[in-house]
Amino acid sequence: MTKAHKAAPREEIALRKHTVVRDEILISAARLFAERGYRAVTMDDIAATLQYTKSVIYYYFKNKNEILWQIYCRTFEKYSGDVEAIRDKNETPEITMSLMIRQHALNVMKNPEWAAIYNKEESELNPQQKQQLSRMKRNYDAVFESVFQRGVSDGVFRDIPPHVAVGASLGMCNWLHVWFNSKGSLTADEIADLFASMLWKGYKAENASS
Amino acid sequence: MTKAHKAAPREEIALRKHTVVRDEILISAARLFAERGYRAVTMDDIAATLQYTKSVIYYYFKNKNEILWQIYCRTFEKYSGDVEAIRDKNETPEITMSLMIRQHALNVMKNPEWAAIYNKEESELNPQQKQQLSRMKRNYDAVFESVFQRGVSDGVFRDIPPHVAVGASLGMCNWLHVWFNSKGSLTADEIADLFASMLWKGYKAENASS
DNA sequence: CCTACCGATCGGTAGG
DNA sequence: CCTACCGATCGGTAGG
Repeated sequence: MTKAHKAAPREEIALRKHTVVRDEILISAARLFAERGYRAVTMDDIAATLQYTKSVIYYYFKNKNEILWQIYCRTFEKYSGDVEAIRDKNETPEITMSLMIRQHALNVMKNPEWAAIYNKEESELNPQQKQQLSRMKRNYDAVFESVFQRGVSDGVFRDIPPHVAVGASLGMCNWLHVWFNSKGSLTADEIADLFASMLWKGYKAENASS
Repeated sequence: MTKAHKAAPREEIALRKHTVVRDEILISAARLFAERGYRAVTMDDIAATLQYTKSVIYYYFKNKNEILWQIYCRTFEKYSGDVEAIRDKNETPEITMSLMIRQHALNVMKNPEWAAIYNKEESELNPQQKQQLSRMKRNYDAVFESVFQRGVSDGVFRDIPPHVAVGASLGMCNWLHVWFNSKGSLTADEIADLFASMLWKGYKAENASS
């Protein structure tokens, strides 16, 4: 109703609506996929929860697979962007590692449904997508591993193979999608802090100063 | 060909064969479920890998769901039996907890496919099965939690809510089904030991003697 | 233990 | 001519 809105070109408004509807579909689909599993959800189910017809969904997404793949891509972009931002602050390995683990745990708890899909539905992707996902995962893990390796070199972390230390941490956090309860006695922040401190102790070298 | 075999009654032989074939089907089915996902595997697929026809599978199992449920039950029985045996040795909380985490990690690594199914396909169970599974999981977690709680009472573990401490440990171990590689540089035993020691440090109370 | 087939339901697409 | 959608139905495949 403001002039600014009136002035916006037709295409921009259309694009904005397109984005809004795509997001809406992704969120609804993710909820259903997390609850019933990807294969058990029909395009009609997705459409019905939004009171659309199936054809509307096909207007916004090429097919069912593209919906799933978008969930994977957006999840990866969020997680990856967050840990890279932390890495780029150039703090000590201990502080960087703590912040990254904290952030990963928070991301899982903030969106447990998307985390569940990310961890369960890999077999539904096509070969090219699987390959790309495994590259994405390798890159993500590498960010953690290089920080851990620096900590080992500095003598502040125990000399554990980095992929084992990182696999342990990410596993601990990823499992939160199963049991974290947003109405539980502890908040997401409190759990994230506990995890970071437990792992920090588990990583610490015997002779490192506390 | 020995007398002992000859002497076995017909029914016993039949029963033994029945058990062998059921096991064989479960193992094949589990491999396929883990690789492609339960819904993506057809009864024909399961039959084909064993060079049976689909009807043979239906002779040994009522339906596809019963195969999946058997995988759940057997997995639970193995895990549960192992940790209860450790609990019943009545060691200190620290030793008991270490042994239980070690055993859980080993069970995941010894059979990563069954662990993957156990953690991914819950949505394919029917309501009664889901309810029973959630009872089974609660019981399993309770064994760990009561040991942890004793450790807190004794002042050897930090005062963390037991379900958080246990969720962290089991998550760390369960995630092994994703990245553990039996041909990797570390053996399952070495990884299990590392996990137990990392968690033991993470649990330890500040003022506890080492 | 196999062949043949069912009831149903799926993802995806047609014309208007 | 393009966009956003609807009602109807396609070919193919699932468990049993």
